[in-house]
Amino acid sequence: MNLKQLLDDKVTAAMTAAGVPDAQAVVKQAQRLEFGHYQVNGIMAAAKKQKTNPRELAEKVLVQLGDDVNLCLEVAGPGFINITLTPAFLAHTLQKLQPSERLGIDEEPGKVIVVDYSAPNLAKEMHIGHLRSTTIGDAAVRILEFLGHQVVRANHVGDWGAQFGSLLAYMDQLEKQGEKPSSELKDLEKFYQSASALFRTDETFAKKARNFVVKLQSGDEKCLALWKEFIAESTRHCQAVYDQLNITLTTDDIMAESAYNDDLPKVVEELKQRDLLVESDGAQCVFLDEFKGKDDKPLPAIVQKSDGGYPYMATDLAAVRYRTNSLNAHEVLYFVGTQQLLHLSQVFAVATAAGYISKEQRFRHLPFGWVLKTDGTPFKTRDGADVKLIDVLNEAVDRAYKLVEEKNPDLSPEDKKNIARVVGIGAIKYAELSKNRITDYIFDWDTMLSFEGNTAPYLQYAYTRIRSIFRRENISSRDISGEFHLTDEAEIRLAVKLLQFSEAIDGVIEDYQANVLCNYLFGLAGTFMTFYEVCPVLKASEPHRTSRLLLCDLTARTLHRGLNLLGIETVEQM
RNA sequence: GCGCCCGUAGCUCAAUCGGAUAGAGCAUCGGCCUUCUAAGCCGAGGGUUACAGGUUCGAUUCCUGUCGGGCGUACCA
Repeated sequence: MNLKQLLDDKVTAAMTAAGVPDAQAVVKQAQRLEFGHYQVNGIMAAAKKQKTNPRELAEKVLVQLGDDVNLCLEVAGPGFINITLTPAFLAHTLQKLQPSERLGIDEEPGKVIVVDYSAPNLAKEMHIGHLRSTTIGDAAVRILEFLGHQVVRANHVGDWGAQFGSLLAYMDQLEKQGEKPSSELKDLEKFYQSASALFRTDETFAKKARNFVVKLQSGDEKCLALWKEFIAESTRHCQAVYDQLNITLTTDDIMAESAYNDDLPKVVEELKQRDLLVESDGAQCVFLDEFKGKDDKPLPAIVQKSDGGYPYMATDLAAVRYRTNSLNAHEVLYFVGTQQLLHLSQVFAVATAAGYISKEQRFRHLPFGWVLKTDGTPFKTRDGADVKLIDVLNEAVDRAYKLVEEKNPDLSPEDKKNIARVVGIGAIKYAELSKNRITDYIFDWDTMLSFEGNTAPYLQYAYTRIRSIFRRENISSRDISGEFHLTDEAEIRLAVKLLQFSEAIDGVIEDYQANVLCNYLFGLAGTFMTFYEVCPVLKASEPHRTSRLLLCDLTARTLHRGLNLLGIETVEQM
């Protein structure tokens, strides 16, 4: 149930009845309190087209809308219609919403949607740069699944590139020296750096490394065994991060680059059959008119390199082919950084030309910016190394623990630990999700862990305040029944907010901007906090007490569900 | 050079296919805990929306140009 949509349909119909062709009501949530709850913005544009006076047209539309006891309608300004929902209508609508497990969110006919996200390079440990794709992608996955879609999580990890030569050569060397690589592998990042350093300084080692790449890709057994050992260890590292971050990805969702290995020659062959391939400087390329490089020269999509190797264009095309042909995806979402914009538009264009993508299948790149430090430079350590994601997560939990101890020293150590985990991790994820996806994002401990303002802890705290009310009287949320009676302004404002949850969800899905949901939840929590200050619940007389308990319960469930869809947990007290 | 993205309060960010007086938080200042958790609430100050034009009844939003920043621009991913 989407109130805005209902009103839009109603007003649009009234406009049509008033003689407006192709009527569009354009109903929005009102931007100011004095304008009511919703406003109709479409009258003025329609009047313009018809060359009539907008206020007069608005009046005509009002007549068509007729008497509706649920709505107060008013023509305002240059030709808006302001809509105020009556307390009785709000109470009635909440009454219907109250028992709903889904909080008024309709289930959609399920589509198969592949979500490509996280995708770390297994040669190294996950670093701060993976935070965005992983959290945003996982939120999208959770929301789409809640809406009833059949979501395929696709973790397109990098496990097949040239850098694995050095790593395998290094493992091999350690083994020959009688050492167990497994203990060295515990710090993957150090391992990677040691191997890379050898590659740069030791010519014999470098030769061996290159040799290992060739052996690996040609299926040498010993080499594959080493590789598998390495990948297994690296995968464990990733999973530890996902678990700590409360990400729904598991090892089953890994569809690695190497998995497409056998498909790569087929892709090249199919492109050739479609007459798309051109050899240029020894490389197999697809040239499409819309892609231009420097000096307006045609820009190729290189599918096979002059040395016979396959670049990631080939792998990505194979992935498209698999997702459409085998997974029968209706929609595929790529949560991949903005720097891949050209690459992915080439992938989609070539795949379309090759017939891998049909007209009904929708491929979308949902790009995002960089994670920066407070001084605006890339988020790296002093010596320019990537910051390990696991270290960042641990620091968040440590910081949160100190805060819990400060604010609520009487809690048990186990409770404190759990709260620190939920709050610390929530803070990191929310800081990320609550900002615009496209722009760069400044990672600032002080902002996200000050735990004030538009942060996860603020929302989590609002939730605990509600739970505390129920705990105090030992009431379960299931126990309360009765009717909504909305009299106080704070109650009415909370009621309207609660009814707008599905509008927020719809808003996120339009462009996968999770911050739309964050903004909604922050608004809901703020509205609740005000209500909490001015409307006593337990001490109120009936029927207000029951009505307020119902409002509290619905708010708690909405906050819980909303945070859950963002991949953020709640606690009962903090 | 060309292409894409970005530029909003001191800082971090909002602003729902163009809507009414551009909103929050942080920081600053002033109030509120014998009353359901003060990680809270209420209030004040703070803006030429980078700049210049244009379209429109109406522009942070659309168009053109300028400046500033980021990314990309043939065999790394």
